[in-house]
Amino acid sequence: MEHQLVIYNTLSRKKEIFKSLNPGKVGLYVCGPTVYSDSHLGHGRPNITFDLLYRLLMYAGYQVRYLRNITDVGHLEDENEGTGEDRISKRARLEQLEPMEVVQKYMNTFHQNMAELNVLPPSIEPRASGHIIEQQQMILSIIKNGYGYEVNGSVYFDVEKYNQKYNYGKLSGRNLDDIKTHTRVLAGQAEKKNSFDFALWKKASPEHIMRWPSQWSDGFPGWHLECSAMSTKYLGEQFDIHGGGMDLTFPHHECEIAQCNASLGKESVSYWMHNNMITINGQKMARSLGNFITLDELFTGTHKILEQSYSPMTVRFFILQAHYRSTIDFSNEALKASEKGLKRLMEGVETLAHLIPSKVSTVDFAPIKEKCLAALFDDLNSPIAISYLFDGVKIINSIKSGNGRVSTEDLKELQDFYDTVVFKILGLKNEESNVSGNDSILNNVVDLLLKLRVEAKNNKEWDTADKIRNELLEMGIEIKDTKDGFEWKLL
RNA sequence: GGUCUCUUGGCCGAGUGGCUAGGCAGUGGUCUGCAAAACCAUGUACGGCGGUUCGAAUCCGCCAGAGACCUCCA
Repeated sequence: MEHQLVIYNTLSRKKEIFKSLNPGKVGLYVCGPTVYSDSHLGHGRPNITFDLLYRLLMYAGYQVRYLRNITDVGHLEDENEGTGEDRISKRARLEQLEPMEVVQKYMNTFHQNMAELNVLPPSIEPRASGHIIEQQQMILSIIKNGYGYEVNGSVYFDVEKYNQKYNYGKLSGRNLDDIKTHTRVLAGQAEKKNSFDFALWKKASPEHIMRWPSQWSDGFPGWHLECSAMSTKYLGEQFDIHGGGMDLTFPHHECEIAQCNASLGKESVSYWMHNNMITINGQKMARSLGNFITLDELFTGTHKILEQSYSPMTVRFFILQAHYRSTIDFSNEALKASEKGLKRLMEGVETLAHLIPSKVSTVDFAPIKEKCLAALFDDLNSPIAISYLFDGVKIINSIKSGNGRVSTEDLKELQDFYDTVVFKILGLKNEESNVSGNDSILNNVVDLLLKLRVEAKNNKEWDTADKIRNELLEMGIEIKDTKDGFEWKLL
C-alpha cells in the first residue's frame, strides 16, 4: 500500500505533504559535526533521526542524494567564553597536532560511532576546507548583488539591507527589530555595520594557522557559508530537505537562507526539519554541567553518571522511542527500560523467524502493519510505529504458545514486514550473540558441559547441575533453561 | 529582558475534542527440581483555576513550574 509522506516544516510550523522537486528523487542536506572533539550523545540524535528519514525515503522508492558535511574550518568559539579562535585550530594547538590531524582524528571516531549506531553513511560527505573556492564564489555573488561588504580584509553579510527585500528571521520566528535590541555586542565587532551582521570571510590574524588566499585577505570562510556553498554545489540551487538540530535554527540556518537568497535570488530549501535536543536527568547536556557524555563513554559505561554501559542499539532504540521533535531525557532508568524493551522486540523477531505455519490464519496482522507504516510516514512517528511492533510481538508470542495460527503465506509476509521495518527502516540490528564469534572450541566445550548438565538433571543430580550452572555463570556464561534444552550466551 | 516550547500514571514516552498507545518497573499467574529467563494478565494518568462544548488531557484565558533559543553547541 502506498503512503504519503508528511513532514513538519519548520518554515511553516505545520505538517506538510512531502512533494519532491524532481519526481522520484530527493535531495537531503543535514548539518554534520564540527570535528574538534569526540562525538557525543548530542550527535546521536540528528544522525539517527535523519538516518531514519533517509531509510524511509529509500523504502518509499526515492532515489536519495544525502549530503552530510564535515565542518573542519570556520567554526569559531564564542569570544566571551572562549578565545574566539577556530575550534579546530585551538585543538591543534592544545594537542600539538596539525589542524588536519585533529580533523582526521575526530572524523574517524565520528565515523566509527555512526557505524556502531548503524547510521548509514551519506551519499556525499563534503568538507568545508575542500570547498574554499565554492565559498569564495558565493561571497562574490553576494557582494555583486549588494548584500555583502568588505572591511579590512573581512567580508560581512549586510543583514539590514537583505531584510529590506527578504525576511531575515522567518525560519526562527523573530524579526530584525527584536534581534537589533537583543543581540549582545561582542568584542571585535567594530568593523561590522551592525552587530547582527555575520562573517562571510574572516581575515586571519598572524597566528591563525588555517588560512587561504583570497582577493580580500589571507583568511578563512565564515561558518554559515559552507552549508550554502556545498548544498548548492551537490544538490543544486533548489533542493528538497534541509535538516539539523533545533539549536542550529538560529542563527546558522537563518543565515544559510539569507546567503542562498542573496546569492541565488531564490529560496533553496523546500522543507526545513529540526530535531529536538537531548537532556540528561532533566538538564541540558553541557561541558560546564559535567554531564557531557561522549558516545564512547556511553557504549563502555565509563562516565560517572552512568550505572552501566549501554549498547549502541540500546541508544538507537531509546532515541527512536521518542518523537524527533520532542526533547528526550537520558537517565539510567530510561535507558535500562529501552534495553529491556529492545530485547523483547528482538526476541519477538527471533520467535517470528522460527514460527511454524498452519493451513489458515486465525490472527490478522494487517491493521498492525498498516498503522505501523502510517505512523512512520506521519512525520517519522517512530514511537507509535514501535508500539505497533510490540502489539505484533504479543500476537507472535501467542501463536508460539498455541493460541493462534498463521498461514504459510501470512507468516512469510509478516516476516518480511518485521525485517523491513525493524532492520531496514528503523535501522536496528541484533546485538545478541549466543555464539562467541568464531571460537568454535569454546562453543563446543560449553555445549558439552550443558549436555552433561541435562544428563545430570535427568538423573536428578541437582548438585551437579547447579554446580555447572553456577561455575559457568562465574566465568561469564549465562544459561537459560528452555523447554527443549538450553540456551547460553556470554555476558 | 525578548521569542518560543513544554508540564501525561512509580519512571520513560505517544496522543491534540468522544473510541482508556507502547516500553520499563510493580503486582498476580503459567512454566520450572530450584533459580533465572520467557510468556500471560493487570494500572481509566494527563500542573492549578476558570471558560467554550452535549462532551476537554486535547480548544481559549489566567496562574504556577520546567526548558530551549536569543551567544558556541547536534
